[in-house]
Amino acid sequence: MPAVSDAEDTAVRAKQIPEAAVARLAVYLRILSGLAEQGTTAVSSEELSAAAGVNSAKLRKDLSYLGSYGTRGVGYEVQVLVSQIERILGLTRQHRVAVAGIGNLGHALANYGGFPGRGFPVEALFDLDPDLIGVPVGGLPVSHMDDIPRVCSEREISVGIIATPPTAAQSVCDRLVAGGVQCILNFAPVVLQVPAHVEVRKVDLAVELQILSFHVARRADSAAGAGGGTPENQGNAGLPGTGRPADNGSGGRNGAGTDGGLGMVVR
Amino acid sequence: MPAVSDAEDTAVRAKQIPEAAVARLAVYLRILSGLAEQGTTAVSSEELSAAAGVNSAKLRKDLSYLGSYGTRGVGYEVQVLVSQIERILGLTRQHRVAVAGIGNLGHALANYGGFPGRGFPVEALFDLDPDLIGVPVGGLPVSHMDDIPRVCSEREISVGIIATPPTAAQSVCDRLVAGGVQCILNFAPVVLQVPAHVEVRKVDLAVELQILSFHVARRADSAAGAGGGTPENQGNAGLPGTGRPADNGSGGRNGAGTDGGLGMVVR
DNA sequence: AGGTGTGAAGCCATTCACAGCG
DNA sequence: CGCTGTGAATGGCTTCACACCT
Repeated sequence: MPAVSDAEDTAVRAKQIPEAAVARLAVYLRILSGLAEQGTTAVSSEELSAAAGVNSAKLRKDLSYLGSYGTRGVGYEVQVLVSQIERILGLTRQHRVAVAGIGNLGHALANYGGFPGRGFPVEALFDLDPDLIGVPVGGLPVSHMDDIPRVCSEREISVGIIATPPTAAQSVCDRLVAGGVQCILNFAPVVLQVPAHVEVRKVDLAVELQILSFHVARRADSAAGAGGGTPENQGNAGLPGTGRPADNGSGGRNGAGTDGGLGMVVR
Repeated sequence: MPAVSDAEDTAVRAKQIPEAAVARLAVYLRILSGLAEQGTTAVSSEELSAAAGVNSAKLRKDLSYLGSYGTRGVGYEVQVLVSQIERILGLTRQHRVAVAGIGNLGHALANYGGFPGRGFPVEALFDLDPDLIGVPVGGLPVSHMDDIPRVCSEREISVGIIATPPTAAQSVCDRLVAGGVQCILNFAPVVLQVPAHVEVRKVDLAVELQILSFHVARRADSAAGAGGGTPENQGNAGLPGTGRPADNGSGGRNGAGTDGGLGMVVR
């Protein structure tokens, strides 16, 4: 492997990591952090993949995007993997977060008072409701939506979370972008329009439920079509660690609102 | 197209619809419902795809999984598409929902008091906290986690939502399964083990944020690597409808907890 | 031996481009 | 003539299987 600068190296590699692999790396990171906490210093691809609910080949491929940090015949050092994944995911920098829409969900997010162990501190809250402005939620006073651009820019917010009703979402999004926010996590059931340099991810609860509904319906229908009852593997309910690990499909989505809605609309 | 029974037809088709397309169909459904409400009776693939943030070829392909319900040279009837998508997604049946873990997020979900316009009524709430048992949240009294199997079975719950801390998630999951729940939406940052007949989807906020972080880091790194500033399309912040529609990557995930955590762990 | 790292093969999803039909 | 519906081409992710290293 040729010698390249570390920053350059990260940049080049990062470009080639499949989106799907990035999502899994985040999962591995959580598991590895847990292992590190309980004092484990080494893992094999087999162990780690089992914990993450993927097969070991996929895990090894995913880790190979980081570089070659394993020892053949042995496995991986937990600490090394943690550092490397953090590096690739950009978790060495701070990402200051703003939450817009302090309704049910917004409250839940804000009460967090600073996100994970490290990396995503909540630094601003926004709402329209006059009764809420200035009131501290999770230790942070709520500002008015009109001040989004100024406050975000002042506090160097880089991540915006939209938890407003769908009707307000685009306007809030525009103000976040004006405030210099680089990425947005959108809980409102709306397709946001953003300039090319802004990254958006959507979480849509309604869609998640409907996908589940689809799978139930499919099973029921095919059972009916085949003419039989449901000859399904029924066993082992209540026995942890016995079933198959649940892999989740693609596309994540969800809806939320300041005024008590999670923004779900079906018909 | 040959004549087959409607149930059989649904079953056969449903088997072949790609998971990714199912997620998008749910999005189209929301948009179509909005159009129907405001009195629109017809749409072209171009219009609908623009609203959904996908290209028209993909939209047509997706709709083709339902059957041929468009009129060439004209477009689609809104009502027809709504009915067909609802049929495929299994939204003609009721899916009774239970929420386990009445913390910040659980509260938000429960306060909903019955999910969308129709289809996913919340019929049971569970928690461990003795102070919470029997207290109505969103009009529904909280039951004890120990009663999950009995209550779920009595009330014919088919969808379970797990909003507990990660440590409790698997045990809650097992009880939900024992109570006959067919699908689970998991907000806890844990890989659940379930029998084959149970469908799980995971929503993980920590992972979503980390994916966003990755993209920011990638941009920053490649800018640094290229030696230049950021020659990015900066324009049009604050101008609705001007930017590109945001498409979201794969894999959805998130974490939540009874006791105020959304279960995020980084390091 | 034993487990990692990875080309190659296979599979699924998206995109293209145009035939077909109203 | 215009827009739908769809085979065929493309591209990306996953799986396989084994060479390679410790």
